[in-house]
Amino acid sequence: MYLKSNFSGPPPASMTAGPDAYIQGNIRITLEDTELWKTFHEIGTEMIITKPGRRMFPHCKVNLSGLIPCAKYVLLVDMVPEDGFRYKWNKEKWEVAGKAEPQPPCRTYVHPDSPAPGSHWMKQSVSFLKLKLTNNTLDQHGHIILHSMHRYHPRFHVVQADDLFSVRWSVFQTFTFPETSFTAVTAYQNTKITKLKIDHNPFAKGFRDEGTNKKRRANKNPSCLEKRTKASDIVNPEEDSPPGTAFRIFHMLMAFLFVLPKMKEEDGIKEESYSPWAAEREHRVRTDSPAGADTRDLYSAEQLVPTPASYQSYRFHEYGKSPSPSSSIGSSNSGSGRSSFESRVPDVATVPDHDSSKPREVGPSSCGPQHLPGPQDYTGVLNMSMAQASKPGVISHHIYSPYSTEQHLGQWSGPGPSQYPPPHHLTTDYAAQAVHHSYHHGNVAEWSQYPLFSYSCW
DNA sequence: TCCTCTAGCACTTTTGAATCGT
DNA sequence: AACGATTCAAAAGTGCTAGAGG
Repeated sequence: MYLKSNFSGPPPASMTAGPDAYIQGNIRITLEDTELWKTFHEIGTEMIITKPGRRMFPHCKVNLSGLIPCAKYVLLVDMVPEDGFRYKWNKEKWEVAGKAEPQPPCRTYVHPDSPAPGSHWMKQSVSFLKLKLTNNTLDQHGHIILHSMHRYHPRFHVVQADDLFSVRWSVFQTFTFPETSFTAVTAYQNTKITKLKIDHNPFAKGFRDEGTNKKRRANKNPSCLEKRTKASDIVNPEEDSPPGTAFRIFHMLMAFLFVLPKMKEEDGIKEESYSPWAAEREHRVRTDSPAGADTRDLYSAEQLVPTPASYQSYRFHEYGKSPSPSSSIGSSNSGSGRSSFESRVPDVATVPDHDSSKPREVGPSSCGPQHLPGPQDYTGVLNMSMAQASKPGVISHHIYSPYSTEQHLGQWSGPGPSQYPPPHHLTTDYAAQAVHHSYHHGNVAEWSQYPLFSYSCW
């Protein structure tokens, strides 16, 4: 897993020391079903996207720890482009087919339980089963919109906030798991992926060889299979979350609360690396991608402190070489069999002053008779222009940087492909690592420029 | 012609209301 | 009347397939 924390804005006073230090620095997130994810990743995970929305499989499920039991948190997930390319399946492998299409409206899925006390999130694994993916740019259900034949990876955000409305001013930490990257498709391309999906997804039992689906089996025409396999070895499910009205409400509120910044469009896609997996591989080796046994270190947790000077240079390249404590943490977690990431407190000291006016309640003080969150009304997907960091530079986006330059939302900036290891060469070490980012929303002014959540149609 | 996408199909799992027994 | 267990139908989630469209 990859751990990283960024503070786009000035850190809350509480963060610099005292209780918050403890709070901020111990959040740990672990991916469940790591082995299954790895299995898919090694082949090249594909996720089906449909107009009505499709769930993911495997679906994202994580374990959290290090949260303040009585403090409330909001869990979010969004999809980040892996690079600036469009791919095509050719001769049993993925190849770059050109530049990526302009990124669709960026949306973020809010876990239905949000906001909920840390104790709630930690008592059991958190599943994002209902998260759905769609290729319908006009989707009104709040599903996460993706482009087919493009690569993405989910990003998890842990925000300490009493409610969704205060998310904007709260510290949020971001985690990513390299092995969860996938290619969005409308039909499975790799037959191996199809088989894996059928073998592991309960809903696809009917297609298993030993299954009872005699009819379909009987109808299977070898020639047809051949054909499909050749042109597109389709088969893979993905999913989405059920749209509720909650997320819409949240979206609307966000829309009113935040000014959607005019994202700058940069149409510069790195052309240097034009090759899906292969290209990435190269990049990774060159930058931070785990190309070898030490991939773990490369993905080790890191927290970026957004400072005018620091953000410019980005630190992604340091993942692989700087002996940051975070990396060591990541390594320590690697052996667990699950991908996990432990956040660390960023160099708060270097962060510019934050807006102290934003009241942050954390720690014992916030512990009162708290009731478990009932079914949350905020559930759903949010359009999010994640300004990961309020400040572009600060954002450690390099980690995710897919289309960064091209995205209108511009939230993802930074190195692209190099961030993640090629699916085919996933190593156990690297797989166990999570990338973590920690950000803090700066003052309102700053955030109005780089809103965490951007409103867009649903 | 190739590639991508879509709709409909059969199948499975999940969900929730209805029913029954204690 | 309240509660829990069971049943059953509808809804939702799967990959497969043929065909449409660029």
